[in-house]
Amino acid sequence: MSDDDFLRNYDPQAFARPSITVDLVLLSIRGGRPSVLLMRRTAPPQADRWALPGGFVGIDEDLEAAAARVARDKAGIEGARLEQLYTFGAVDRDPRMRIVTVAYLGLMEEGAFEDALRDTPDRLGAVLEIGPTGEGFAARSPRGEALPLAFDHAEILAAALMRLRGKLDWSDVGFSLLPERFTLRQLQEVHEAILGTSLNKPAFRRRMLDKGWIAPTGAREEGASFRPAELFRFQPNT
Amino acid sequence: MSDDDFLRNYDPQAFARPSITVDLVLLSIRGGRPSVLLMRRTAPPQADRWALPGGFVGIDEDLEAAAARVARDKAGIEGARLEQLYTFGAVDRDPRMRIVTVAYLGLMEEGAFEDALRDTPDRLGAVLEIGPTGEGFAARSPRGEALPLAFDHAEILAAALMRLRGKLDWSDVGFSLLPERFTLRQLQEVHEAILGTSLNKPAFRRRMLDKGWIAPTGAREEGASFRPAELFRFQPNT
DNA sequence: ATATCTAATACGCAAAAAAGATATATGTAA
DNA sequence: TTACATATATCTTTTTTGCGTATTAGATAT
Repeated sequence: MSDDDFLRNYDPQAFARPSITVDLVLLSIRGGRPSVLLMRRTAPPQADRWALPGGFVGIDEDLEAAAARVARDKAGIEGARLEQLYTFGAVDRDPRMRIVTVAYLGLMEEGAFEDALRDTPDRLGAVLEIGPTGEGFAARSPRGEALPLAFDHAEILAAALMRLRGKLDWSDVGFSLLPERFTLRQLQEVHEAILGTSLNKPAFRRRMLDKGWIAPTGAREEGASFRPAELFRFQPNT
Repeated sequence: MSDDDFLRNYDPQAFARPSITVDLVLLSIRGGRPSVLLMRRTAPPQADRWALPGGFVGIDEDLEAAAARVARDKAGIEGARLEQLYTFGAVDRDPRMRIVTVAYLGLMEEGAFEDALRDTPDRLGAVLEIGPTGEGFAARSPRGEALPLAFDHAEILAAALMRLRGKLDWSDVGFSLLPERFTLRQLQEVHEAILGTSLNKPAFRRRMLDKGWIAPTGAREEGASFRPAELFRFQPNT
């Protein structure tokens, strides 16, 4: 930065500055479909529209810490894998004032997601619908009603799903959506839900094993009325 | 956002808020090596260290607009392909005050890059050195001296190069580093410079043609004392 | 003109990887 | 014990990749 920037800094009131928030896309796979946590807005602007959980970044708070705090306090979710997604800063994205928001993507397994929704009528697990090429984006309630989204949150959601798809087959994001031990079928269902396509079973199995990401535990799933599948666990790449 | 956020907003002075800047990784391939534009800091803190061109985001300015403005006014570069990279917001990343910076990656061809460096002793085209797996990162002057980087700008540069590598073979970023018309050899040199490896020529040629991204122009390069290569141009995917 | 040089382009082939379909094995429950 | 559903293994086909080699085209010098 040059000198004028430097001087500018010593009078914090001299220039109006945008506010900074974090907004969270907390996502899981429920019943084979990608679901995100949305909160109903109860006050204007955009009352009754659905919004991502968000909050202001404290002056002494790292971005990741703010994201974790919002996940915990507003969404009731702890221990999700949080990853920075994109920063949205259009001048008119919020009608009240200039707000730049850093969006984070948080992945968790179905159980943790359901826990956060229990007994909280203003939180909702919205099903994300989106075609294989990215067109036709929509958020729907579990009962199928289209949910109107607040601000630019539809854009954020679309970015999140695209990111997830892009990283799916070369990173370990898929495992963040499953419990510690899982079957290959569960893993394939997660991949199919994210990609919106069906996959060939033997090929999928081979690819996963060849990547060296999963290790057999020896245990098997329980409660099946047919041959139970072996349980695997994630093993970070050697 | 919930009610308390909403109320909070109507008193802009009530809460201290971070400043927002944009920092630019302006990158090109010069002489077969990735080069970024750095500026020497002339005032404290971190005087004499080298920094990415950056600037504050105006209260009525989109992030992309701020990035384009900084590219033009501070770096002397117009028309680069600018793409958001990542947002860095560690509390102590700047010793003066809390600054959250949105980093942008700007790609341009060699000629535009050289123009920006002409007759400006405080701007420098630093060679980025980095091994194929990402270790051993360093910025060096064209004469080979290691350049001490200001703030967390080494981290930003590393992120930029990683992004570039990741997108190289499935997006069109490679073409942003070349003039409108280019030979296959030039395209291969760009890829090799970014990846830090050498590539097989026939296979590279086949892949590029199969992707349907490049179209022959019929024209040929000039000034060669041997058979001139055909000039191709980028053709967005059908 | 013609020979010669250099690098672009085309070709061929083997190795490897991926995909797809089919067959077999295995544990549960009637 | 038999039917059943799904996990797992095997085999074949197709596609992709790597790499060496031959051919072609333009520029330059003789």
